Amino acid sequence: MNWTDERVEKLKKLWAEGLSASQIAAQLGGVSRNAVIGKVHRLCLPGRAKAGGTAATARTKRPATSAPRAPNYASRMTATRTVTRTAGATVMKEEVEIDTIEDREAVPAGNVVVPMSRRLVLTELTDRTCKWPIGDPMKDEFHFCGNDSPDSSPYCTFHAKLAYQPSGERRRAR
DNA sequence: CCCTGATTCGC
DNA sequence: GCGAATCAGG
Repeated sequence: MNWTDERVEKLKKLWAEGLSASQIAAQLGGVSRNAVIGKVHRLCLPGRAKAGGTAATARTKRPATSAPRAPNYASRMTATRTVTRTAGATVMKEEVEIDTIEDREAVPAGNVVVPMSRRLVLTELTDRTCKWPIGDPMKDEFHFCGNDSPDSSPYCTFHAKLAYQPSGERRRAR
């Protein structure tokens, strides 16, 4: 891949937006993050304030003009409720895990019930990022969930519950 | 071990 | 000019 004017412009734009070198490399395609960093230097673009920021940090620095996120219903995907009951003279307390995924049906129409995603594009996915697709594959905004997926699962804990479920069983994921 | 940017240096 | 290898750091 060579640095066409077009690609250089995109590089400048994304770098200015605070994306990390690896993310820019992924979006451009065909180049490594090292290539991106090297190019940034050759272009004499301003470096980052402090070396070694996290991807999350870079994302946080995004302009406040970015679209508001959908409510993070996934954060209450599971919750614990303390249940008190008595057995004979013994008072027992136990933490019961409640699967609130069924709360989807209580969510006002129009709200998308999807966990806060990292909005990764295809080339940004790794072994441990959730590959649940979000959006229309034919549109620019198409991306993947990108949240951490445990144990090399292709999906995060939220989407794993939706995946591989016969449609009739989805209602009771878990 | 994951990630980050910075630097070096052979090509 | 390019970018892999390497370094230093969170």
